[in-house]
Amino acid sequence: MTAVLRTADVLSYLAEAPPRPVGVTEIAGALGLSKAVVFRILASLRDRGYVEFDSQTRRYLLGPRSLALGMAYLERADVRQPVHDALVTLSARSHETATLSFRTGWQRIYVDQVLPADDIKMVVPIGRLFPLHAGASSKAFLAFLPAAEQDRFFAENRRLPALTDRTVVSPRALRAELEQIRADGFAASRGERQPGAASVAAPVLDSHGHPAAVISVCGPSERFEARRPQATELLLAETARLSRQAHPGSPLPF
Amino acid sequence: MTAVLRTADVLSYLAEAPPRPVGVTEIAGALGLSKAVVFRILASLRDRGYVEFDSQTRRYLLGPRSLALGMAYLERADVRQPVHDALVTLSARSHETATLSFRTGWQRIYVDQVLPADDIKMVVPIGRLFPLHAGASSKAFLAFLPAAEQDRFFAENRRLPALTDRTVVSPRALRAELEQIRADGFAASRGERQPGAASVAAPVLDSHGHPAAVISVCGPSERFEARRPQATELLLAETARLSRQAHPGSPLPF
DNA sequence: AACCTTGTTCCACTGAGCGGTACACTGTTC
DNA sequence: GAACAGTGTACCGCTCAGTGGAACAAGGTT
Repeated sequence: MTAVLRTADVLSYLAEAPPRPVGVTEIAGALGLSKAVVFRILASLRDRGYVEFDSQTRRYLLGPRSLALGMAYLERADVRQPVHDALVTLSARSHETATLSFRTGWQRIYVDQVLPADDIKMVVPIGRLFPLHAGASSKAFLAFLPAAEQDRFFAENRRLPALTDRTVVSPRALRAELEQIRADGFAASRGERQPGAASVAAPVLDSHGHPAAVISVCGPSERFEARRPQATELLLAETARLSRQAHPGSPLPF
Repeated sequence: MTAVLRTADVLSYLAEAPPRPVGVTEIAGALGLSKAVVFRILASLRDRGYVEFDSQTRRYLLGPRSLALGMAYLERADVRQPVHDALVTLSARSHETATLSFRTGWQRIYVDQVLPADDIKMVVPIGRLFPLHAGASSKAFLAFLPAAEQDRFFAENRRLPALTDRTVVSPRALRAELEQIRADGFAASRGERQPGAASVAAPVLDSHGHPAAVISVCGPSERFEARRPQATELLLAETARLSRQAHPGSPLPF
């Protein structure tokens, strides 16, 4: 249904565009739709509270109903609860931050994190979308995708934007790295997504062997490097345990 | 646009229905749509990651993209930042929880809160929707709505569901109370929305004098009663200050 | 004051989406 | 274990909702 797809795209644009109000023309241009269509979609979404209207600037913003949607997602019984204990364990034993990510399309989203007691800690943005090529968690998803889907990723993302000066932007180099990650069973990175941050990440595999989620341990890169070997070991123990619990059919393997 | 409105309603149903997977038939029945329509809407939303599918039970759940939407709303520059300082002040001086709510339709949503240092504290659910008739924050919205809109509320909500055994369920009684609230400039409640909780709430008014947001101070009812007078005074000072900053046109008055 | 560029409205055409129906499937009940 | 009642899914011809191009109003900018 094109109308529904367009609606979803308008919402996504409002969400991903900087937290600044956006106009009809901008959205229409970005999504390749006519102004009239975008206007009508926004009017309807406004009616339902998903979108708000700044009558001053005549621009549109997300509305409070969007927040309700997000929090409802987090309250889904199966989303975080089963893994949260694993994150607590990982963070406690590694003295670093443990995170949980899911994939949507060619992006990834942080869904949960547990912070260490230490004064200096890394905090990741829950609910923010990141591309699938930068950082250990992203690469862990990509590396364990079925070969066909991995090919589709490279076909549809010929250019890999740099988030930092350490982001891998060469498809060739990334492909080589993914092969290594698959062989190792985990991904490592330093400052690819966020300057000064380092991490190890490994997937939780569902009953088909596809990555259902990725867990990472991450921290400030200087001190993390020393802890990396131990963190990796702890991480792999947990992801292996969770993958074994895989429950066929469910979107999540827990 | 009916398709967009229907899409919004399906999402809202998924969000407000308990955090349990729901089926096509249930949604179609609840929203008065044909199964085919709901099916197609869900298929499209699934394609964009707003909805997930549990192939085991053949039921639908919210997807991670919904979370991205919610967090993007919170990152809107103007949503919490300008009021957050006021909440910090209120919580620190009252030693209780200070909250911020917005309205969507005939519901209200917690958007921010600041907790006291005390071991025993009240915590409200950010991003959850509540009806406009139960609790001090809700009544503060209702009481300061323009008369015409208030009438529409009572016309469209002839039955007021009880959230607790102290919820005001009689429209007559509620109307009388709203008049009093309007005269006082603030609303008070005890256990109307949540057993054992008490609060005072007052609106922040925009340049038209309409309630743009509601701030409340709330806590465990036993200890809160003693602190209520002082909390009320502090609250009214802050809401008056914020209302004066009202900025015409913008959806928020800050 | 002329000029863009924005959001908004209009309108006749048309194909996307409608819903009634039929189907495949699963879990339950007798 | 067979009939059943429920589900989600697929089909298809009709029809009106939604389309997009163009015109309009209203600010902003030069």
